[in-house]
Amino acid sequence: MKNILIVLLGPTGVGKTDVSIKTASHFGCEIISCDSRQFYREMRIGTAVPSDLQLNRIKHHFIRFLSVKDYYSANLFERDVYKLLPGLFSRNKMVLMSGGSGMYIDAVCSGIDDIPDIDPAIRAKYNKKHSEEGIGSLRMSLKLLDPEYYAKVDLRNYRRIIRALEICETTGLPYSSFLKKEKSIKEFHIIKIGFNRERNDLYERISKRVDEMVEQGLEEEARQLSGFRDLNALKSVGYREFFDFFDGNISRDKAVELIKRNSRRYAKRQLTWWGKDKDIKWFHPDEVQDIIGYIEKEARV
RNA sequence: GGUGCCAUAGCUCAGUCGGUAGAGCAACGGACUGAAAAUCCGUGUGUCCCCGGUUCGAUUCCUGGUGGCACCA
Repeated sequence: MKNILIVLLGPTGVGKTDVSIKTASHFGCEIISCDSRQFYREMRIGTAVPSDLQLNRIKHHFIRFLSVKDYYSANLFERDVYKLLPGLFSRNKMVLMSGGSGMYIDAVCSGIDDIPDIDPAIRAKYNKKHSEEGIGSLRMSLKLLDPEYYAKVDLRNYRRIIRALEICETTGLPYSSFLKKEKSIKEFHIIKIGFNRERNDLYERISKRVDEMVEQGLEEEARQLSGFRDLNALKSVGYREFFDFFDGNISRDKAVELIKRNSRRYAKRQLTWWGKDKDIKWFHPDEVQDIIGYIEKEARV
């Protein structure tokens, strides 16, 4: 039998953690977490990392292994996962990856093109240019350096433009020349399972979970991280809203309300990301037996 | 019980001197290859409370209901 990577994915609050642990204990496998904010050890409450009890029951990887000050990316995640997998497969033919970060999941499952690393100073330079001269200036540079990408990129999205520009500048080649979309050949089989539930149900769960986070001390966690608010990791739902409250821009109740709303919007964006992925087999998180049955059936192929 | 005011989108409300309606918030849909819980784009979703009347035509005017609010009892 070929090695198998079971991928469990779904929007925030759908109930992934529970099913993942049930599924992993059924197959006796370890879990690779794929939630880009659960990577940071300083952010525990606001990112809903599994409880100590859950973490003790099943071995988890990539949970709270970085500091918010560390640079990390989908590329690095792919590399780290590939480093880890042989060891995991030597213990069990099945490994389970669970999470909600679509791009990170895709980086592992579909691969990501090999593009040189960039100097952070270059990104800083373009960010400065953006805030001082506006997006028009970035567009003009891109049109010159990479007309092909200019023609297809969302010209109102400064992040995309800056990403392309920093690659152009670092390599001296157009960004588009790196985008080969070659699917890497995996020496393991992937079974993708998605979780969803009725929208109202999902939103009620999100709302309840935010209330629980607040009870557990999210405000205090955010206060301790307030000094790092400019770091990308802290531009996350649950933290940025509290920073606004600390600054006196909004009330505490309003902050909590916005955390709920922004979580809903995040869930929607996640679902949009997966909407086009035909490999995903969708389940309700309560259908644990069906999920296990589906995995067993697929594993024989 | 009486009088007055109100009833329009999921919510708060605007509006139509009679030609089936629009703001904010919420919501919905989408894009996205190294910052992705980020970043960006698009979309009014409606028995205008109900039954009648006047009218070519009523969400709008009129009668009567129903519900809500206020005041008087």
